[in-house]
Amino acid sequence: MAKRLRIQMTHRTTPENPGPGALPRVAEAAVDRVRSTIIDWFAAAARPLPWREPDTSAWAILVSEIMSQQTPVARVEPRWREWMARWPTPADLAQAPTAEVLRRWDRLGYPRRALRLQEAARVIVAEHGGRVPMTATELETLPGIGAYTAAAVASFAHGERTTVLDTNVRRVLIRLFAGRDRPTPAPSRRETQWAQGFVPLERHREWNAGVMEFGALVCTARGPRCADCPLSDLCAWNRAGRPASATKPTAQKWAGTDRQLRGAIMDVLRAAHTDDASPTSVPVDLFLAPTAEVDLRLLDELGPVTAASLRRMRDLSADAHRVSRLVSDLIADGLAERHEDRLSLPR
DNA sequence: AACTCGGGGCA
DNA sequence: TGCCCAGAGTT
Repeated sequence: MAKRLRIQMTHRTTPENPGPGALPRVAEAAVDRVRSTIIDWFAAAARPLPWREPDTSAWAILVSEIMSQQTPVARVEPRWREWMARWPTPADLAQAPTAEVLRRWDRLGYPRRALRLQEAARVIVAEHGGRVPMTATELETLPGIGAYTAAAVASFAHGERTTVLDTNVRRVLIRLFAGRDRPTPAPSRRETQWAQGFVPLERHREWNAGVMEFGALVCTARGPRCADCPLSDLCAWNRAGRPASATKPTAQKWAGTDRQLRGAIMDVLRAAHTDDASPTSVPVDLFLAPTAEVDLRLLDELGPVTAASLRRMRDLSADAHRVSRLVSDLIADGLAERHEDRLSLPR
């Protein structure tokens, strides 16, 4: 009776006005079946990811979660192994040169994650005695750690009963109980409360990990394996004939944008230091400020500014004129005098 | 709520 | 080519 009451309280939608993001109340029997099915499925079908090994440290789990943000697990795994061997504790990463942190992030994407992860390591050392905080509330105060990552680390590393709500969990719950193809772009507070109603009092860690894994392997965004789904008879989306939702707006442009230039600058950084030698400074601001102007003066601090690196940036951009202007600024700022022999760009 | 932020693999 | 991937921070 207590559980029923709690779940009823988490539902604010009404049958009279469901709205586009309606989150229906779910019968307790269906909740129980989904919980046990997912938990049993996870025990049998979970991938053997290295950070799921029993003795994995909270720090290692935290790093795996940061690396996995918007990044396929298959690409994370080799990078995670390297990081754990090189920087096994928060203190190790806190002391590392930032340029090396960026370089060893390699091509995981969103390099600001690496910068914020090092900031988080320094906060952990300075304010938490070098130990990863235990609660989701504390974790969420760290740079780069939001609602999802805080809940995931607290659950997976510390066993706290949190509500882990990533894109996989959202898609599974929306399909099962709301009958829609995909969730809204960002979870609302109400959706978080709705999802909390599915987290069991016991085995909540297995639920959190399991429903996420279920979304990654069975209830996938494209090509869902409904034939292998143990919940297809219950699934509202499947029963409705798997209707397709409206498509999202087109993705951001790439060619000719500052974003492309930043990617090229990251290429320069990765290529400029092939040994363990580190430059004295790195363009941190460039990768943290969303609307920062590309400042090619920072190249002088990244390492050798070669004609090849500048030519690559120009070739990568669809807007050669824009790059040309930026290179002109670079020359006007005097860097040409220091790199005179290397700035002869071909026309 | 809407934008911004990498990079690669796949249908 | 467009979509998708264990999201977070800023405006």
